Amino acid sequence: MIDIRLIINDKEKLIDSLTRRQFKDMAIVDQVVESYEKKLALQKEVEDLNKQRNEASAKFTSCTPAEREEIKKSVKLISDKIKEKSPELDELTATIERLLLYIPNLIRDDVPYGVDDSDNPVVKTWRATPSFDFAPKEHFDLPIQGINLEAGAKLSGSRFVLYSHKVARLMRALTNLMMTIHHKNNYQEIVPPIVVKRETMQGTGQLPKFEEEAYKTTDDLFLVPTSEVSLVNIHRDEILLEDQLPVYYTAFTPCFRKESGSYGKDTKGIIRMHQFNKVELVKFVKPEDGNAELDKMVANVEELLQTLDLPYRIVTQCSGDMGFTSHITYDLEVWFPGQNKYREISSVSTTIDFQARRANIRFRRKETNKVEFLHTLNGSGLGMDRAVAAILENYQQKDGSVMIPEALVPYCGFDRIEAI
RNA sequence: GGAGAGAUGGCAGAGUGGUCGAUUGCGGCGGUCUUGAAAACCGUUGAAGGUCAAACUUCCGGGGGUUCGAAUCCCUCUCUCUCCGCCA
Repeated sequence: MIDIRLIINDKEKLIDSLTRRQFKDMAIVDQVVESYEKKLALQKEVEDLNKQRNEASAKFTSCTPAEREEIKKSVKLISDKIKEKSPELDELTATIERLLLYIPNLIRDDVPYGVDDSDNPVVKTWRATPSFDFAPKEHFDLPIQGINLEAGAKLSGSRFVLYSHKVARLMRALTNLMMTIHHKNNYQEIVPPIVVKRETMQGTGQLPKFEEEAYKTTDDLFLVPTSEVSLVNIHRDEILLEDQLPVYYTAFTPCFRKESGSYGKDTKGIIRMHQFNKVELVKFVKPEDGNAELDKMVANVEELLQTLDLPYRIVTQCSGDMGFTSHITYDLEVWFPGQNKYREISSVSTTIDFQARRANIRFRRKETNKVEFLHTLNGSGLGMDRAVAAILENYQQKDGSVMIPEALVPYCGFDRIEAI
């Protein structure tokens, strides 16, 4: 969440950021400011009463029985007044808290202006898009075994898939390769819970605003939409030592999303599903290291795509395309020859202190011995189903078979998937 | 699922109605000593709100209650641990 004092002190900056984001509910800003001012006044009143009560009580032991009776009476009166005012104060505090949870992060000054993803500027392209001497197919049209969308639908409904044959083994091999590279790059491997508490979802910003996007169990637990949720919350309510930073985590987990806003979009294939597999990267860093660490994370993801020799480009998400918690986001998009377009396969962001505030994650600065909020970054490395689809489309042969990227062959134990 | 124990500052761990925001140890920071380091010794060190700064207020897992006064007593919730049962 945003620092309330930043809103009070520099409302214009927030409004500008929200405007660029195409944020609609602008009234919320004034509501917060108004509630905050009311709260400060009321808080002062209650604090004064508390002070009076404390002072009177402090005299209690050192006075005569008669005086004690007086104190009892007068303090009782003060306590009653406090009890009268407290509910309103609690309510204001809760209101402010609630409103703040609905305000998205500030965006970095250099985020390009735009309305939707068609406005995202390209910042880098790696490898020219390849030419085929035949018409490349989309991954779900390839004559290979292993992507069983019918079985997925039978078991679970639309937007679910069951992998089998060499595709299932490809998924396992690819995961292994990704994790091996991340390990080399100093990310700690984590196997986290993927069913989490409400507080956990709130800590990373999925709740309360996006509750309808999440799968929920009957006992108020949620299936994570990304393991970023699990990883970032590892340090919820903790104070880390400066020497511990930076902390790098990676995890491979299934992810669950209702995709309620995407009816009719990507209905074919394995691009957009309710359950998908993802390797996630998360970093906890000092504020001053944030930008450099973000660049490093982008480079870490590029290494994956270069290892797989997949043509890709990097775009900056424009202001209107950005996610709720993001300060700036780079999307890595891989070329899909069958679809004849680039598609997002990884998204790398910094939330600066936005998640750290929500989840109360701080560190103690050595020099001053003071605590402050740290910065959290996250990125996919990679969306595994999309990575499989990208490999299938890019490495398809004229006869419909698929070659395996060279770096992946030792992990797979085979070098091609035959056409049937 | 049954029975019991517990939750206190970065960590460990005292504290059972008033001088306790909290003894002490470790860790951190500063210093003395040292060619440098270690050891030893001295000092310092919780968080949030509030203020120009202070004063001040709040916080001993969360919520509620008793009391003039609660870390301490009562209720409740959550979580952790031990034993039993069940089990991949």
